Amino acid sequence: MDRSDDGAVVRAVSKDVRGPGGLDDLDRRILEVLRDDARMSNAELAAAVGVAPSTAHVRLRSLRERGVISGFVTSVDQRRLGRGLQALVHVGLRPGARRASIEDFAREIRGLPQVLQVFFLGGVDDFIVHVAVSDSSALRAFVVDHLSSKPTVASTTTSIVFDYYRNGVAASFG
Amino acid sequence: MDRSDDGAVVRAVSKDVRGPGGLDDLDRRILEVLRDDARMSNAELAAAVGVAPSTAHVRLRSLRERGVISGFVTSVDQRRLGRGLQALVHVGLRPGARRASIEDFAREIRGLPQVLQVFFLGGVDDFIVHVAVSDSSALRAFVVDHLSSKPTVASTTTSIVFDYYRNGVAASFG
DNA sequence: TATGAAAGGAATTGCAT
DNA sequence: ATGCAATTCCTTTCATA
Repeated sequence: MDRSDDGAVVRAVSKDVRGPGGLDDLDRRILEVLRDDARMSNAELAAAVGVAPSTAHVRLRSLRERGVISGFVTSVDQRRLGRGLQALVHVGLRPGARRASIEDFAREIRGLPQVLQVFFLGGVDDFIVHVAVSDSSALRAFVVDHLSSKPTVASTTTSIVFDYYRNGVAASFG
Repeated sequence: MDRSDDGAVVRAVSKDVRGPGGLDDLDRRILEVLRDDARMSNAELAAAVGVAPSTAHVRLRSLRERGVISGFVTSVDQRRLGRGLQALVHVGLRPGARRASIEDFAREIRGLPQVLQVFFLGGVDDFIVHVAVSDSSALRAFVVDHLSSKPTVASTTTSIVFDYYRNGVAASFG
């Protein structure tokens, strides 16, 4: 007798509407608030999204456990680190480059302190490196020492970043 | 009688050596620890860098007040937001574009929810937009609706991001 | 699933070295 | 600049609706 035909079975509440990734409206509001203030206290977060602190706490933990939130990172003014010059370096790889050597190369680039981000584009033969360095001679040294001189690299094109704007932070692909 | 001439005035300690931006070694260690774990508690931070919690607290506040740390942001897995496709769109502007219209255009692009980052390159006539969208048709719609159709835009080139790695987060230019 | 209460822990401030 | 101590606030868990 599991029939639910009594006419009072309308359990679909508006707040239960889940969008992509199984996120409901409260989840999305939490992400929005935390996006640019990751160190906000749980109490503040709860007040900002209009729920009890215990509720915000459970939701936030769930977002982390599900991997929706991949981490909390600190935004640093690169100028204050002595890196007042940013650039995007477009790297073209040799057509015949072997997969293993490309991966070794990529790993090496990723580990360099000047490197902020690496975008691997359109297959395996092309990427863009976002770097922050002290000045133009350090930029040249970076490109020469770590890119142009590698056998895997066919070409590089360097563009100076004159202005930069960030809306959100994407997780590294895993 | 405030003289401190008792011969024990050698206060210069090696830890006081400051590098670029007036940061000493402890500041740099704090930034390193916090870079990928912005929500770490002050007590944990202090233990991680080997000082008392009060010291870590004072240093962290100073880093924020001086603008070395520009903020704490949350890294979100874009797939879980229904944005499983990322791309870099290279935008060439019309040579005759007026400064004001370029700025209006840039402001409009920055406000779009698909946009993660915008790099303004090599002057004022060229930039790269990092976007996260649901699929290839959404990507096409983004490029057509917000870029190609604008009078300021001369050309666009779209590259799909197959892999992405982030080492650090730079502050938006102010 | 959301909430409120209770206990334990942490942040923040002032003060002393 | 660092360490310590006291107050206040927050986090965390659990029972409840």
